[in-house]
Amino acid sequence: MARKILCVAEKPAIARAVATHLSGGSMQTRSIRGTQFVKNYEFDFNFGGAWGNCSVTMTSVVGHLTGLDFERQYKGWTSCPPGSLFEAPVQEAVDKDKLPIAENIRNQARFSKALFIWTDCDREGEHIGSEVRHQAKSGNARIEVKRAKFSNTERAHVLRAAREPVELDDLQANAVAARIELDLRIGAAFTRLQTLQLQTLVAVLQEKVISYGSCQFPTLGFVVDRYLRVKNFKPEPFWGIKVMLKRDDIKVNFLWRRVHLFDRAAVTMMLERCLAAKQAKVTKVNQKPTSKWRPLPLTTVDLQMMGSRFLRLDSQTIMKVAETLYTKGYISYPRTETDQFDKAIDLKSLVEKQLQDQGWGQYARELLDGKFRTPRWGRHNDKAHPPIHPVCWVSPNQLQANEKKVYEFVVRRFLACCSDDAKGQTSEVEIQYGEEMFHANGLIVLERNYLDVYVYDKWESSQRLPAFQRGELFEPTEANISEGKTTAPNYLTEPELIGLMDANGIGTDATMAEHIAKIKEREYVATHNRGGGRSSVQELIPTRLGVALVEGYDNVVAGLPNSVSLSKPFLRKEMELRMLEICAGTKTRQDVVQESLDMYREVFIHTQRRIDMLKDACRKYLVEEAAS
DNA sequence: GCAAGGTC
Repeated sequence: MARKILCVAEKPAIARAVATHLSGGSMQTRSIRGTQFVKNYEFDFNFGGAWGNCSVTMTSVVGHLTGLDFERQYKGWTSCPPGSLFEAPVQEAVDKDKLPIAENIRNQARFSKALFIWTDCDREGEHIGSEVRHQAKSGNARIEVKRAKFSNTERAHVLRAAREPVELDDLQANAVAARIELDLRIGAAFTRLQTLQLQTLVAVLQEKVISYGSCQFPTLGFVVDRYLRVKNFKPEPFWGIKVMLKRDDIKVNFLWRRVHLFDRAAVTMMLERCLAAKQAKVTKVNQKPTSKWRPLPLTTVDLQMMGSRFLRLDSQTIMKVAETLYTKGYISYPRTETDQFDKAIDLKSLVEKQLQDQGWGQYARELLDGKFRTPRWGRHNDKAHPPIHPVCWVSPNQLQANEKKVYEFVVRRFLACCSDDAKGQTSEVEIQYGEEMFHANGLIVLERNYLDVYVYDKWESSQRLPAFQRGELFEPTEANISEGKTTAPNYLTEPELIGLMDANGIGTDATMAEHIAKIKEREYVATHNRGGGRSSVQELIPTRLGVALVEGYDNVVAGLPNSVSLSKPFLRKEMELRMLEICAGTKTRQDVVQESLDMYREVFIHTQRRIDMLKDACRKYLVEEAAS
């Protein structure tokens, strides 16, 4: 009898895709009692080498199998002092709704010679793989464990992954295990402490959960930080010099190289020297080709940022809609950090699928008729998923309003990626007037290219500059002082917040939108509309509670050496660096858990000791300010 | 009633 091999993917969609490729399309699909999404696919496959021809069962989990929680006697909120959660015993258990999935793996392992793990090739994937291995081994202690290494589900790539398996990376799995334990202990300890302490303080906080999370709080911190900058902003006056020349009926405004200065007397003096010189001299005339680059292949973070900006949907809605489009098979997997299209993907055949569209079919035709360009190559690759792209065409009347918007964006972005940059010509004229330098710029757009399909980018010709000769002298039509003052920054918008989270390593592509939704749900922040109509933008403004928490924690650690406020991304970043050390093998999981717990425990102890500062801040904003 | 990370 042929040897049996069990393959397990991270999600049903990958199991199906891989099974389809390995089986060449002829496989048996079996459903599993107790679970809706997971299926077992049975087929034969020749793995080559030592394995040879095998009978295969390909199945999947649905993300993580297990969860970590405190032992029973620590679960009640008043069962123990919150601080003891830093040491309280924890246990890992298969989630209730995942029990049939775990059982399926144990059963299948029993008759299998080997387990091939097909989870995503990222850190969480290695951990999920270790959970799968644990189940398989408890069904069959002697099962041999291998890991398939793949970064997309293109056929040849999948076949190679099957024939050249590697080992599971326990270091990465350990790093995730450390993160899971830390998030649980720290989140629960601070959440219980602040909830129990603050609930009884003011009536509006009764019944409320005042959660703390290592991602939630820095996210809140960004919102409060911007809010305070807006609130404390003091406008400052400045002065500049503007020079205008009217030639060929065109008004040319020259901009000052110094832009502006905050000293009126100095600017006046500089202007007088210009006027005294009477004539300005053209020092440089430059015409050169320029281009506006087509966008990079689409990542999740970019989808959320661009989506909030142009589709007027918040990031969580965008992800929900994108997921629906993915499940229906219209677009590729929407959670990806990759902005490089693998060489093996047949992009032209994807363009071809869009030919029938009323809106952009004609544009797709032109790409196939010779205007197609290989997409730009970004700097990110998560080695698990390709950039987000349309998989097939769908008629707009089969989609709901939001689905239509997101699908259209994904398609236009994809076609833009496969297009040429927009081309133009800039002209620059530089003049010296007295001692000061000024310049004027003009732009002519010559070829719109990708702009024709990517309606979200704007690049337009400015007024044409009249002809200038290098070395020529002219007398400006006008030269005078301009006056202005610095303006306050705006409140944070969602795309800006996602950008900040991304830059500071807060959350992942899949969770950033959830963290933002969480701090809204907790009523730490609220959204307001700035402006009206089509140009209105959603702004994030902290509530009184949100400001109070950040100010309270900032006060708790103020003046203490080495203690960083929980509202800053610093502690989370530190944790991330330690996880990388586990992956590199320079630290163990136990070391990192202890070190990070020590770090957070110190803040915890300060918080307990100076809890009045947290309470004072809440009183200040929730009682006094609310009354005034 | 707590977290963040997978995925449906």
